[in-house]
Amino acid sequence: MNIGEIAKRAGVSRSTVSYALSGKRSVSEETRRKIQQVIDELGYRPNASARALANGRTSTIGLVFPPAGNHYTGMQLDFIGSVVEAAATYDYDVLLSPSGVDSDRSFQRLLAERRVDGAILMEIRLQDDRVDHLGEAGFPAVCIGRTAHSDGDWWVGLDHTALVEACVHHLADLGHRRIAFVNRPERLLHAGYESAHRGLDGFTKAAAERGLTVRTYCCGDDAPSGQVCLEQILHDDPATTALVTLNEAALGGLYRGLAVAGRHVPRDFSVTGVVAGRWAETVTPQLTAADVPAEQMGRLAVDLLVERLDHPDAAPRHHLLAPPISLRTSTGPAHTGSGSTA
Amino acid sequence: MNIGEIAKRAGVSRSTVSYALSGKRSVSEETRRKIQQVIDELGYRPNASARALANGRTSTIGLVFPPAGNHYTGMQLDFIGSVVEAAATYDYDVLLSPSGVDSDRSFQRLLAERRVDGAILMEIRLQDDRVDHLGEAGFPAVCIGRTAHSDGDWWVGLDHTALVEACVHHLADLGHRRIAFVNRPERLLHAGYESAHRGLDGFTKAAAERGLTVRTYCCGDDAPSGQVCLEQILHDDPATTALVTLNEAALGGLYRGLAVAGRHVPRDFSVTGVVAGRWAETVTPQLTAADVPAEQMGRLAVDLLVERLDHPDAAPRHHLLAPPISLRTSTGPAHTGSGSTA
DNA sequence: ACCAGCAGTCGAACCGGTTCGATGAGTGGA
DNA sequence: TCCACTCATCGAACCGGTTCGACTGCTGGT
Repeated sequence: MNIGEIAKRAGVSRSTVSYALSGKRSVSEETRRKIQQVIDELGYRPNASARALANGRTSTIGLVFPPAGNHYTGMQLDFIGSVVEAAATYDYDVLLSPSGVDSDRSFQRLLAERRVDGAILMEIRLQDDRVDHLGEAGFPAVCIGRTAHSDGDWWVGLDHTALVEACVHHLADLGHRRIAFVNRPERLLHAGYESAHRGLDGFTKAAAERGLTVRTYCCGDDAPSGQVCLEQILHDDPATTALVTLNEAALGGLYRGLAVAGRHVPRDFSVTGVVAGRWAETVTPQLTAADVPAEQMGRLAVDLLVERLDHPDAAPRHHLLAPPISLRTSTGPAHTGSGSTA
Repeated sequence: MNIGEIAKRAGVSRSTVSYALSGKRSVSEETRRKIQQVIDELGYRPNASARALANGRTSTIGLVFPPAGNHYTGMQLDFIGSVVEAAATYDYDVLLSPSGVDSDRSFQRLLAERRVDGAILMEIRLQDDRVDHLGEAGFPAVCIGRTAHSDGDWWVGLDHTALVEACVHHLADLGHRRIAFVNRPERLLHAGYESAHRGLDGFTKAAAERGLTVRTYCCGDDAPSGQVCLEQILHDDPATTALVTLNEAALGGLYRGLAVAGRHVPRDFSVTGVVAGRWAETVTPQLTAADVPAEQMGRLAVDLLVERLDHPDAAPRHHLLAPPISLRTSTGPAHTGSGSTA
């Protein structure tokens, strides 16, 4: 069923059908009814490819998300879900693009072949060639995260530096003096992942301010790595009494490591960090953490992108979020006197 | 940059460029080189909408996934990731469609507007109108899960009945006599979710075979609900010594409930179920479970769909998987004598 | 010497929409 | 009564590809 068929059955021209549907020119009430009746009978819907070809807009946005070879984190899932939902409210579809090892192939498909009107990028690196490319090409994109030079970009980000600082201060206020930082995997840190870098900066800075004894670790994005990492922490400094982490996926393993080492949370050891709220509540005891507002961020990213698509010449905008720490039950006062149990 | 521009600069006609690219007719080596050179210079890539319009194929598949209002489970994330990856290897893009409350709107967009060549459906219900619609329309679709009448369908599914039976037998073999079953939320059970129903069937059947005393529960898809559910279980029958669950998202809460009640896993209480392997390893102690091979299922679903797209008249095919139980550390022999601790 | 056959190329039609300019009928004002 | 203007509609062109049929040179067989 195409528009010509509808036109024929309604006894009008194709253009009249088009105008009846779009409302861009006036159509008599009688004709409109007749057309609508035929359309309802045949269940006609205009072909998306033809429409996209004709008016140059696909009504689709691309979501460039991290490669699957890695482990996904719950946070990423929340982003994807909220982006799709928000896009739907604007009548946009979402096309997924895994930005894997040869990110280029899929990336090129999306952009050069004009499959999407705009793109949302996840997992931003401080120096990110994807962002650079898009910027140079003037392609409408919004980042979830921000690069080192984000002035000209559109983005919605988290103030990881401030969040991790807040975590450190929270622990210092509780009397902890020897704290470990559990970062994302070394591979990602080297690749320049924004959260890993800014989080580390915040940790280092706050630790210096408070005169704490600290160690920093990279840890794989999975539970077993978390357990190994925790063993390493207690091996390097058995007097460690708290840790801050950005590594959501390793959280279960860190807890397991503590349990194996006989450290009770929060009595003997405090744990906090930056984690999506819903996932902070899946561990026992629930994690005191700066809750990543993943849903809100996804929605904001779509809002920005739609605004940018509607106003191609608008000045770059962004949202920097810094949610407060949610106090749950994984942190407590440091033991005074005996710091060592190993 | 369009094909006409390339043709002009290469001094040939548009059709020659097209044939040079597709290889569907012979083109002289010299012409081919000239065209390729111009294309490389200009970075030309054919417009996807135009191509889709011309040859009737969008090279895109739709992934109909559950509404985001609910909580996502890790399993769903793994599905999405593996589907996207597998699709990429066939040069297909993936369009996400939230099948929410008014699933119709987004669903219609995908199918009636011909945005996708085929679809993969997640979260299948025993009676599923989406599947019925697609079947009647002859639209190429593959289900992850199967309906009650799946004979004519293409699907890849999990034998939840057998898996849960295996869990029950495992516990019974360890001497457990009073076992609880923690299902997905009541809302989903009523909606007819396949896994919830078949899992429950398997549980009931195996429990009857082994003459066990059992209770079954529905539980919200989040940690707090899991904790509440566990309290209810111990309240209803303090002598319960084990549970089987399908509810991945509640797992953390169930563990927390046990910890609060002073039941040590696995010494006092055994936990098992059907859960994506990677997530079974995030809890402490790691869950003995039938690992849902989410990645494999996503890949198989794409394989089937591509096959169906390539051979429109092929007979329906499917894969029914029944992975073995992975023994980890959350189950152990039942206490003899004293079953009650409350 | 002539014709069949093939490689290489082109123009035109088509996919299914949107949009511009033109046309004709009807209306109101001078 | 005539003109200007609006409303409703139509035909044609266009978006950027693919594909079919036809045409032109060549080559090779008889």
